[in-house]
Amino acid sequence: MSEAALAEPAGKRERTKLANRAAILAAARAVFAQMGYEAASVRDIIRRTELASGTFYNYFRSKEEVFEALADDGARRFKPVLRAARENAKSFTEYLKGAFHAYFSFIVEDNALEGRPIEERRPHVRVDTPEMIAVYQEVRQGLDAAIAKGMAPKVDADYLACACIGIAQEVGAAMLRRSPPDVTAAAAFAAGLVLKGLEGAPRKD
Amino acid sequence: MSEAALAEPAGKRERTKLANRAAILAAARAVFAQMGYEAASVRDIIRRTELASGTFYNYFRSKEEVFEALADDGARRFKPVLRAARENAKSFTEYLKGAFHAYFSFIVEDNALEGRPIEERRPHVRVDTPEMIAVYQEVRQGLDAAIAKGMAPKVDADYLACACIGIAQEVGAAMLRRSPPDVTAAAAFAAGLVLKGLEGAPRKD
DNA sequence: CACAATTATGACGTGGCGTCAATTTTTTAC
DNA sequence: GTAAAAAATTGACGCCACGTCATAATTGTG
Repeated sequence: MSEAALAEPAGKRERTKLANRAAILAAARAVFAQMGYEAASVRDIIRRTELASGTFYNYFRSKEEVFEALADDGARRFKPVLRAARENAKSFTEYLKGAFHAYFSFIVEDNALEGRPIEERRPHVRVDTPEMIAVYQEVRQGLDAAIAKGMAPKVDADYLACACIGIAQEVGAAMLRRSPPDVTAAAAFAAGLVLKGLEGAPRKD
Repeated sequence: MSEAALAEPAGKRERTKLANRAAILAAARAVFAQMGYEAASVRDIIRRTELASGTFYNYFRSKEEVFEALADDGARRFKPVLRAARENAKSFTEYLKGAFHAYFSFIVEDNALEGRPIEERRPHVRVDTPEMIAVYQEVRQGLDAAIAKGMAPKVDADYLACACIGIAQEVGAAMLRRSPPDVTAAAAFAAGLVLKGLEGAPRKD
């Protein structure tokens, strides 16, 4: 026949597997946004799909694992952006600014997807979500490289990476509370603070 | 009778009420530490006390509410410490160091219970309890005052307060992962970073 | 002491959890 | 193309936590 051989590369088995997984993830995203992560149940998620309850457990072991898969998804999209920011940067300063800018842009988009004004949404990202681990590893690597090249002082790289994550999280959340969120200003603040401390942070007049 | 009139100020009713509430909170603290926030159930908590399951609901509506009460409690104890650090400090530098040191000491004590890693002791979704907001305001006031007196540059005080909180949270968590946790070193790092950025952070040799 | 008010108790109905034997769907072998 | 094998789906099942509520116990009051 002619019309049967157009769907993607693989066999049917693999295709429906991917489709089911995607359906569950999409349903979970909607459910988490609508009723909140805590209140959501595996049943709430699976009910939003065509699948039976038992099928859920062929794909994920728990609600937590779905959340992590969603976060992984975010990290997978975000990490190359961060990596590019590092590779394109001509200095450590430029890298930091680019990294913060990338992160702030990312959370603005991530929060824009789900409808409803930004201010009404609860802050949601977990501390050790893969997104954050990606930030940690990138900043850590960038810093290690900068130190090796003598472009940055020999500080505690672990603490510094953690500090950057904390700044990104909290300043990012604060930025989202303002309307419209100014990504560039927030990035300038964060990078300036890290690079030169209070003296390096932009003045406010 | 003689021996009856020694227990605290109030009537029996109020006393057992406070005792029960305290017992639930203590049990919850232990349970969260031991098995992690997500895995813990209301039954796990109440089973650690002498009380019946229904009694739990005379005091809290849910596991989430217990967590918020614990967080509120922590913030209520911490806020005066922070205030004292501000009033005793002779310079902005000293204030920052004192504040970070106070916070790091606080969380070391607060996490003295053995059990699951710190990240698992809290909910995935961030909670902004009124008392947490109060801590933000205290930090914010300290920064505003410093800026008004010309002891700190005129930066975005909201962002700066958020950044300090983020640094405190993440560097604090990193500190707890090390053994033994070095409060003074962590405080020196955090304060140095905020005051002078990378150049101000302690060198690591 | 009697009575009212308050709090504690634990059994109960509801519903989610994760499992698993049975069934359906897809692949493989002939 | 068909039959057997492999894989995935299904939904009912037993279990347990949830939050409630009638009842019992305790405490305050006159």
